[in-house]
Amino acid sequence: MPRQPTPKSEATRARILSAALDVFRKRGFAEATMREIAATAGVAVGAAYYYFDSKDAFVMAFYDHAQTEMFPALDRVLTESRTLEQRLRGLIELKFQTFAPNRALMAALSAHIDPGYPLSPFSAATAPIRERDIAFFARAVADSGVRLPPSILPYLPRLLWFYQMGLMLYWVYDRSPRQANTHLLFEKTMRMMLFALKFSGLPLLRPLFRPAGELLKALYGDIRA
Amino acid sequence: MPRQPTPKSEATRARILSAALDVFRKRGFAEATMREIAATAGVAVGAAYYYFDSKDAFVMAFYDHAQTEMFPALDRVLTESRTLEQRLRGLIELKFQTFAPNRALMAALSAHIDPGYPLSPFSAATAPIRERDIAFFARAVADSGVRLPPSILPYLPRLLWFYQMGLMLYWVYDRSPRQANTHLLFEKTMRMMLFALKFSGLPLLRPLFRPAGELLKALYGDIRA
DNA sequence: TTCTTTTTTTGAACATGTTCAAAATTGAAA
DNA sequence: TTTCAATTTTGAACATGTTCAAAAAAAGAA
Repeated sequence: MPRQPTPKSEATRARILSAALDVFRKRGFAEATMREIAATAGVAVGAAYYYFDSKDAFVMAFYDHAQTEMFPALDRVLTESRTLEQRLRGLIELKFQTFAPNRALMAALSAHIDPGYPLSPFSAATAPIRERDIAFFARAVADSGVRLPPSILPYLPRLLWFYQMGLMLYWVYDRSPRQANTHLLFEKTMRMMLFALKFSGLPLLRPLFRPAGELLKALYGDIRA
Repeated sequence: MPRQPTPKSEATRARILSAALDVFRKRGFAEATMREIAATAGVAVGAAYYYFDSKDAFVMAFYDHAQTEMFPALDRVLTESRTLEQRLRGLIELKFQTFAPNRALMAALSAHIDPGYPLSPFSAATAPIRERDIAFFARAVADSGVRLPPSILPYLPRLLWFYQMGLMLYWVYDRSPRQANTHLLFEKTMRMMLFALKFSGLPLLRPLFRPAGELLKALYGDIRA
């Protein structure tokens, strides 16, 4: 890998990544071979490995790139809406739209849940990407007027990120026409979540929120609001 | 594969499977090679493939075997307890105990969420195993006195199975000492779930259970109680 | 320009999951 | 017992992700 990327090497890298995505779209991730990718890019196999650590790394590079591209649009969603519902709908629908052309590719990423695997969305290696993403949900919560017990509120951004990951996971493998099932899942669970949030302050529901707060504290540590 | 398994071929198959599990435990699933497995079983690589379709198939065979072994104990749990809480605790804790010695191996199974992948817990190919498993949760629900809106009750066994799958997934990758985090997750979420079940009939909570019922009906079809 | 160091590129070699044609073995029929 | 088909076993060959020593190209220093 270059220490100080020159425009030339940057271009080669881009060409190889682009070739990889082409081949992935043409053959599917599993069926695509590194040899074909290299040939498409007009380069030797070794060159592909000079710029990318592994075949999986292409997917990560794609994800990283897509996330950066999405930044302005995500930002717009957040500034142009106020309620948590509007913001969540905006964020999540935007992601679906953005990834839609490469939906099948995302499956290659989702395939690794193991936090020990570097490319897993839960690994230490992907922490920067993850935290950057969670920050958007933190902004979605801020000033939105959500009321929640203080034992849970600080964890809400992370929980929402997790919720969205679950949706994406379902979406990636959703074979219903136009992924209608995913949208149904989104719609109904969103409704349920918003209802639950509305009544979260009710003393009656304390037996529900107390263990939740204890659990979050134990798993994620003590986060202040 | 033999049409009518003779005792001899059955023994060879068992020897190879046992060798595979040995090597998996010694090296971990990913690091274990088919060549070493075959060598350990005192057989050529081809023989391993004569009895097992793939390296992954060993894990499935192990799971299948373990599930069968567990049968009587699971049955005992169900007959010897009555409340849903006791039964769920019994079932799930028994599973953890049974799989504990091969916890790392289970990761190889959990790695495939793709329902299109034959060995996925959600694939068509594993439907028999899955349904057999869900049947236990159906028994856990029956006569337990759980009250739930009729739009949801029929789906409860499936939902509980899903809950347990989630727990297992977390458990498989849980690096906390003695998997303490998993047990905490189990404890707290169980408490929350039981509380939610208790008040599920309250008219106040209809906005929570109505969309849930609609969603389940759309995703899983109309199931009668 | 010429020499030296760094970056980039190459492609053969390697490891490993999987396949398959051929050989060996088994079991039953004659 | 001999013969023949089915079952089982073998191990070389194959495909593909990955590595790496060597070659080529580029960048700097003289």
